[in-house]
Amino acid sequence: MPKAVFQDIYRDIRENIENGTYRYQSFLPSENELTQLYGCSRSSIRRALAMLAQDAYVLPQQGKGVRVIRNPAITDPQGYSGLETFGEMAKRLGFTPKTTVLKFEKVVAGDALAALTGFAVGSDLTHILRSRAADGVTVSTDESYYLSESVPGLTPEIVANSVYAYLEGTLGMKIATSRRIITVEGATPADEQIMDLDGFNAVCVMRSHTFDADGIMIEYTETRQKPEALSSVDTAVRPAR
Amino acid sequence: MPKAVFQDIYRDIRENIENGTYRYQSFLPSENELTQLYGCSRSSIRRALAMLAQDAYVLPQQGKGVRVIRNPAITDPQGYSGLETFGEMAKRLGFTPKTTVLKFEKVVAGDALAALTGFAVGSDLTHILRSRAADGVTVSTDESYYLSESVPGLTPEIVANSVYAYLEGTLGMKIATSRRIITVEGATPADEQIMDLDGFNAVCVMRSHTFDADGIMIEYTETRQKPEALSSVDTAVRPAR
DNA sequence: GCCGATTTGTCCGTATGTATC
DNA sequence: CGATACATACGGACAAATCGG
Repeated sequence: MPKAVFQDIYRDIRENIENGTYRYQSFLPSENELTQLYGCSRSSIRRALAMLAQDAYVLPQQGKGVRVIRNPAITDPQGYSGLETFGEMAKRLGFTPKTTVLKFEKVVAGDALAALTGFAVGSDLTHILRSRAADGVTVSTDESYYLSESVPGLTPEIVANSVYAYLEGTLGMKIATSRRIITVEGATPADEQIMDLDGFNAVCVMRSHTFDADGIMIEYTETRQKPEALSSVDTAVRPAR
Repeated sequence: MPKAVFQDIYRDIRENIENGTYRYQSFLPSENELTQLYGCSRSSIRRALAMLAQDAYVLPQQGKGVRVIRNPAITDPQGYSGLETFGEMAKRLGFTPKTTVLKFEKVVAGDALAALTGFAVGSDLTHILRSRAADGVTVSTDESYYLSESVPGLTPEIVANSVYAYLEGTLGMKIATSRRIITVEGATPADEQIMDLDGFNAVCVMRSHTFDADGIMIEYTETRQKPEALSSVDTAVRPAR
């Protein structure tokens, strides 16, 4: 394993911003000073700073310095963040999760399903529909299609816990990246039947394509959430004009 | 201006992925081959590849190569993308935009407003409420607070067009980065009164903090959108366990 | 199982350009 | 103008993973 110096530096500086050691609107030590501080090359420092800028913790200003633009006083909402499972989120937010498996079947991708999911026509897929409850209130549904050959031995019992835990733990698979599209749509009759929408007639829909470390797409999932159950944090950089 | 070789390479490879020259699931030429192809150093190639990986176009695999994981057959939805103004989006999607200014006033940030917006207590702010209509249908509202000293000469007439165009054009300001939080919430009476919600009782809320190139926070905006008017694309990378 | 070639991952040192003060 | 700071680029070195002989 390489040292991954830049990641340690990234975490260290980020913590110092979050705990106020590097104050909001102040400047970080210069790259040369950080080089001496951490005893590494300027490249590693720059890599860590680039990550911090990507996450909107800092704003590098040519000729001036690197300014801290993250205000710890503004707290993030508590919803989904990053690539997290329902169980992990439940643990983080401290509620009791419950998953109900409503459907578990093998299907073969036809034209329509292939167009929807992005899997090749003829792929053997495992189709799973689950509902998620937090403290007894059903707040979301997950409709997933897994590439069957990538999830051997999957059972409804496993699905009721966590598919990711099974894939990463038992199968030793590595999840790499997921591309997600979030929209808000009208609630369907199925939504209203399965979820406790409390009268809401719209839901938040997140469609995601997930790839493993081999670059194989192993999952397409459509998550439908009750309003106020999801939040998404996002930083945008305006391109030069 | 520096050459920005890596950006040209990034765009070139990205286009070749989108137009199918580099096919989904295939491998890019190796970094050494790309170095020869573009006549530059490996560092520049790697920087372009890192950006493509960040955007989930490719997945680098140590010891194997860089796999293309973006499928051009899966098209993105057409909503907000990146940091874009309402007018820019209207132009891109081909509808006729109309902005109505409902409020335009100067305020001083008290404790509550400071906590909400992230501006310092006592800041002189310009408070603006606007509604946005697409082809005659009011689809969203924007409630913004600008740091007054950063937007000198702002008038309701300018606000009715585009504040960004004024800032970037007339004032020569550079918008740098914006941090946005998206949630779905119940519609308020004001939402129902101002927007044409077509019976929907939930709205998509995007709260954003925007910084200029000097690292000064110049704007806090709460955008409330009718369902189906917004989409957000997002890539997540699962951290190593 | 081992070894070597290939490929990506990490790190370093240096040089030059550009913006700020 | 010079000093400082960030931006870009290059070249070299070694580590780690993969694959084929």
